Amino acid sequence: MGRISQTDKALTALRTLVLTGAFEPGEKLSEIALSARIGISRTPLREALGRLVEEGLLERVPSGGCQVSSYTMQDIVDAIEFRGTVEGLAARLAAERGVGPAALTDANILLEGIDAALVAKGGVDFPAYVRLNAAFHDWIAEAAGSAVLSREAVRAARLPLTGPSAFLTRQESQVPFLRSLEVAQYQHRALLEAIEAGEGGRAEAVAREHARLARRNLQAAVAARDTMTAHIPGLALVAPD
Amino acid sequence: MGRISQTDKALTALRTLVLTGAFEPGEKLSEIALSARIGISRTPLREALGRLVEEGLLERVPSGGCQVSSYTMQDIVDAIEFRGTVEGLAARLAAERGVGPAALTDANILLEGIDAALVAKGGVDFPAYVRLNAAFHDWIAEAAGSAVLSREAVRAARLPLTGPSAFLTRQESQVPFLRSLEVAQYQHRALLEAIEAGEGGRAEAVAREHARLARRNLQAAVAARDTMTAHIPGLALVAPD
DNA sequence: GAGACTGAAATTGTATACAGGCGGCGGTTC
DNA sequence: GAACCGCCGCCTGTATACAATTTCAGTCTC
Repeated sequence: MGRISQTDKALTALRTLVLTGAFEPGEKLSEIALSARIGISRTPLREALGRLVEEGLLERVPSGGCQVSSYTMQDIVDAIEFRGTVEGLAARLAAERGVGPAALTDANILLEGIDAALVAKGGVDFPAYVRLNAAFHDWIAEAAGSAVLSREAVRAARLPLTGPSAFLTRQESQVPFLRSLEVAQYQHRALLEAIEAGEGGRAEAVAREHARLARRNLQAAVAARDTMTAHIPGLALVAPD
Repeated sequence: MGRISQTDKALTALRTLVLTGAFEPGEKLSEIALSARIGISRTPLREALGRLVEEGLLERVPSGGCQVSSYTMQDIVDAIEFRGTVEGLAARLAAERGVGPAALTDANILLEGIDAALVAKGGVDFPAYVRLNAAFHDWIAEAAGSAVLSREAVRAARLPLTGPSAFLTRQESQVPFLRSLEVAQYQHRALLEAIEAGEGGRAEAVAREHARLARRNLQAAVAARDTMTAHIPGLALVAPD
């Protein structure tokens, strides 16, 4: 069992294939064809398939085997609302229970980094923004100090098209999108402020509203579906209205 | 592949073993020993192990293999709060989006059944209560009409010691516990009322508070740990304070 | 012409055989 | 006497062979 297992290789390879739209939504996946395609034997491949079912990218078909999931816009909206709710819970509990000074310092450093990325010379430093944004959301997941909660928060952000970085790809040129980053960062600050002040209700409300920014980005992405599908992982799985 | 697969058999057998405390918390599980013990070969057994890891009953150990999870009281409290939050989201969306008359009728029938179970001759009809209570919680999960949400709500209730029926076993003799059933049923009614009236905020708040009843039951169960451990699945996995 | 039944092929689910680490135990050395 | 090194065994992860079921095609019947 090498440091990087065959199962992990199969998992990432398959996830990439599905998210980039290599298969039609609803398409049934043949295990042997897949194992040949990615060069991994069926056993770890089946393990990977099971994981992707748990992630929601695939569904088991009753007669056996798996097929690629298909989503409606409503599904994605619900998944985003779900993520916002879970992050809201984490934020509220963090505020109510208190967060150590070291963790607060970490969060402030992340937000300062995002500030810097927003005003970088030559426009927004997009890769840095994406990285730091993801890190801040991970911080929220951990902030309540609960293993159960951080686990579920991370999971909630992993549903397709749901994560905080889901739409932070290839929209660099969209001016309205860039402006929404300022709003997002304002909300980051408000969230941290509320947690620091022990304002659980505010922290929860801000976290929820923050997630709803993703909903706007989803609508924009779908509106420009033709040019976006190739660049936003998972968008190919969303059925047109 | 029979209608009931080996994997399913392994899954239920293993889950029962773990929940009834057949292993110590933190104990490492040997695949070959297990496969011999429950009479199922390693392949479907490994599949079952993976599912139980997803459920949170087991954890993967970095060097390979799985071990039984150990929980603190705080973990269980957090998991219950999480379930309440998710059910609260489902209830709020159900209220905001509206629920069809057929579904409302179903819910009313369930609640009338619970009423009947509470005043059955010869005391409370416990098995009926447990069954109907679980059904009502499933109804909540479905009420928002969102596949994503019902999926996550069911999952949230499946974390160990977290589900609405987790403590509805063998506490029949506890008088304070029986009285809490009346409170629970009041909350059921309030929840349905709120959903019917489109009162999203109230529906969410009631659902959250309702879940917190389980917290009280948890504390009671832990206080009487010695006599309860054998009867409440999963209690053996909770580390003493 | 449509539908149902039979057969075969393909595909999944299961079992087992194999290989590579990880841990434990004993030996050796300082 | 203790600590480090090396070997051996067990265990997990992986691959492949096998069996059972599903599905599809073809044909026969109504």
